[in-house]
Amino acid sequence: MVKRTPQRKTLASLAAELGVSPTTVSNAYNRPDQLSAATRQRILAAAAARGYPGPDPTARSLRTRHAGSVGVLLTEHLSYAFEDQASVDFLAGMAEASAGADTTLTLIPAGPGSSSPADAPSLVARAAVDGFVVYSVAADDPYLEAVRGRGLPVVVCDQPTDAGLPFVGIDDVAAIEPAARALVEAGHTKIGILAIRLFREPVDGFVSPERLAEADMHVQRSRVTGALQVFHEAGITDVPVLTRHLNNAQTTHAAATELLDAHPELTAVLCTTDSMALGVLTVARERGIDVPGELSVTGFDGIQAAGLRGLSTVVQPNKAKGAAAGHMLASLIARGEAEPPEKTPRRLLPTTFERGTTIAPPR
Amino acid sequence: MVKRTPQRKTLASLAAELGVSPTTVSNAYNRPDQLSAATRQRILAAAAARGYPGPDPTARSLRTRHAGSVGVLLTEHLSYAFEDQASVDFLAGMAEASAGADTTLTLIPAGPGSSSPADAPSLVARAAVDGFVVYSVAADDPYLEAVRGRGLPVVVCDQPTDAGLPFVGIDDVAAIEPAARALVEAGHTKIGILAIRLFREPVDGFVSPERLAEADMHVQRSRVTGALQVFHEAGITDVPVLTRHLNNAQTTHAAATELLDAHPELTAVLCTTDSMALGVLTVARERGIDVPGELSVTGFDGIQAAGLRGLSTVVQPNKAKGAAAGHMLASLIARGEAEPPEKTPRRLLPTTFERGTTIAPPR
DNA sequence: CTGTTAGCGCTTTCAA
DNA sequence: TTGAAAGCGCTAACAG
Repeated sequence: MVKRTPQRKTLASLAAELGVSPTTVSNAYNRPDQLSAATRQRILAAAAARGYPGPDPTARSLRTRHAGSVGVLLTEHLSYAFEDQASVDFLAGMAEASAGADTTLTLIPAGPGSSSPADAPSLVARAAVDGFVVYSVAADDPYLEAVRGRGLPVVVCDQPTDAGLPFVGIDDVAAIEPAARALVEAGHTKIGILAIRLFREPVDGFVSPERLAEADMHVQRSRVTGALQVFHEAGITDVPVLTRHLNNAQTTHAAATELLDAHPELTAVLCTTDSMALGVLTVARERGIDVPGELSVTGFDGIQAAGLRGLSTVVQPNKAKGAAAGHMLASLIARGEAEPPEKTPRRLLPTTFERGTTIAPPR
Repeated sequence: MVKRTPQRKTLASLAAELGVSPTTVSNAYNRPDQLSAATRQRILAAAAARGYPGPDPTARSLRTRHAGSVGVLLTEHLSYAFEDQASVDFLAGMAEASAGADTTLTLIPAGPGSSSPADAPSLVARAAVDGFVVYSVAADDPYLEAVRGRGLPVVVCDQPTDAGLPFVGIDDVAAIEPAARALVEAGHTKIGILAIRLFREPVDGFVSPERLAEADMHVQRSRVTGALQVFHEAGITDVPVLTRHLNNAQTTHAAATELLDAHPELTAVLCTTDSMALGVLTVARERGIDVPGELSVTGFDGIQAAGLRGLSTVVQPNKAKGAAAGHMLASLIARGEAEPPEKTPRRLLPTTFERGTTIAPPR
C-alpha cells in the first residue's frame, strides 16, 4: 500500500482536488470569517490528510510585501556576540519586543566570519526582513552601509550616534557624571581614567586631550569627556587617560598595571567599562592595595560580575534598549506603510548609578 | 531640482530604463561571469544612482525555492532563553555554523509570549526558512508539532530524544556516570540526588522509583537513572531522589534544604544540574557544613559559576552542540534537494568530568 | 554575451 | 459565500 504523492502540494492543487477555488482555500487559512465553518473544516481536514503544509511563507510574503521578520545586526562576529553579556541582554529585549509584535528575528552572522569581506554584506542584501536593528557598529561599517542600501526602516542602537538614523541609546556624557562626581565629592583630586577602544584602529596607551578629541568611537569618547568635564569643573585638570583596544582579562589587567605604575600618586580610577574596573580591582589585590581604603574605583555597564564584587558603577539598561529598539522599529515599519518618515525618532534611556562599595575618601 | 522617483524600483524597471533585458540585470547581480564587465558596471552604477536596492529577497526566494535562513526554536519564551547560559552557548554554536553556511538565523519567539496559544505556532508556519533546529522541547510541544507540519528538514537537540528526528545531544546516562562513580570511589554510601523538572507538569518533592520510571523529561530522567545504576552496582540502594520543577536560586535553595533536612545522614549529594549543586553549596555554607569535608557535591552542565566555585561536575559542550546541529541541518538541506532522507542521523557529543574540589571521602 | 518566455505560490480586487 | 483573473519581483531555460 503506497500512497502516491501527487506532485508538489500547493494551495492551488489542493483547491483543484477539492473542487473549490484557490481563494476559498486561502480564506480558510487567512480569513476564517469569509467562508462557512463547514467548508473551512473540510479544507483544513483535507490539507492535513494530504500533508499540505499550509500557504508557502515566501509566496505569501511576496504577495503581501511583508516578511514578518526584522533583521538584527550585531557588531562582532555573531558567535562572539553571544559571549558578551551586554549584547545578549540586548537580544533578550529584542526578543521581547518581537514576541509582542508577532515577528521573528533574523540574525545576520556578520563580522569576519563569512567567506570574502566583499560578499559578507550580501547576507544583508538577501535577508527577507521588513527592517533592521543595528547594534553598536562603527559609523562606516560595511554592514551598516549594506543595511542603508536596502532602503528599509533602520534603528541604530548605541552607535553610530550621528548617522541621521532613528536611534536608541543612553546619554553617555550624562550617564558617567554621577560616578565622576562621587569621586570628586569623596575628595579625590588625583584621578586616572581607563577607557576601552577609543579608536577604530588599535590604539593602546595614554591619550592626550588633542588625540581624544579625534576619537572615533563616540560611545567611549563621550564617557571620557563626560567624566573630564566633571573633573575640570572641580578644578582637577591633570587627568591621565589610558586606553586599550581589546577588552579582555589580559588587556584590562595590563592597562591597570600601566596606569598605576605610571601614576602612583592616583587615589582613584574611573573606568568606562566594568571589565576595566574589575581589572583594576585584580591588580589592586595583587599589590595589596586596599580598595576603597587606598584606591577608589568606578566602572560602567552594570554587568553581573560587577554587582557581585560590589563595584561602584553606572548601570545601563541593555535589555530595555533592545526592547525600545524593537518597538521603535516596529512602529516605523507599521507607519512606513502609510505616512512618510516625519522627524527621525531618538530615544535616550535612563541609567542609574550604583553606589557600591569601591569609593571612599582618599587617605 | 527634484529628482522624481519613477514608481517602485524593480529589476524589470531598471532593465527597461537601461534598455537591457531583465536577465542581464539579474546576471549583473548573480552571475558576474555571464556578462561583460562593462555592462555589469553600467548596470550597477545605474542601480546605485537610482537607488535600486538590488533584487528583492522574497521574490528571489520564491523563484529559487530557497530562503537562505534556518529557523531556531528554543523551548522557553525567547526572552528567557537568553538568560540561560546553556542556550546562549548553543546559539553561539548555531551562529558559527550558519556563518560558515552563509545563512541567517531566524529566531522564533516561542513560548507563552505571543497572543493566543492557538496562533502562537503560526509564526512557525509563516517563517521563511529552509529548515529548523529545535532545542530541548517536550515531545508534544505544539511548536514542535508546527515544525513537523512544515515538512522541512528538522534537527532536534537534547529533546525529545525519541522523536524519530535527526538528533544532536549527549548520552546523559553515560555522562553522569563518572560523577556517580567518583562519589562511590571516595567511599560514600549515603547519597542523595537532586534533579530538576522530571515531569512536564509541576512536580516538587521526593520521587519514588516507580514514579521516576514515568518521568517524561528524558534528559533529566536519564541522568538520574544513570547515577542510580552506578549506585546500585555498588550496593547502594537507598537513594532519595528529590525534584523541583523550577530552576532558580530560590527553588534550588529550597530543594537543598528539604533534602538535607529529611536526610541528615547524607554525606554526598549528586545533582543533575550545576544550579542545583550551587544551591547545595549555598545551604551548606549557611549551615556551616564543610564542603567537601562533611558533604561532597557534584553537578552537571559546566556553567561558568560552577567552574569558579570549583564544583565537581560533568561538563557538556553546549556550543559544540549548536555547531553540530547547525551543520547537520545544513547537510540535510543540501541533500534534501537531491537524494532521499536515508538513515536519520544521530550525533552524540562527548562530555567530560571535571574533578573539581567538592568531593572528598566521608568523615 | 544578451533576450524572450514562463512561471515560483500566493492573495486580492472585483464580480457572481 | 465563492470564483476568475491578475500580478507581487524575480530567475532559469532556452534561443539567438
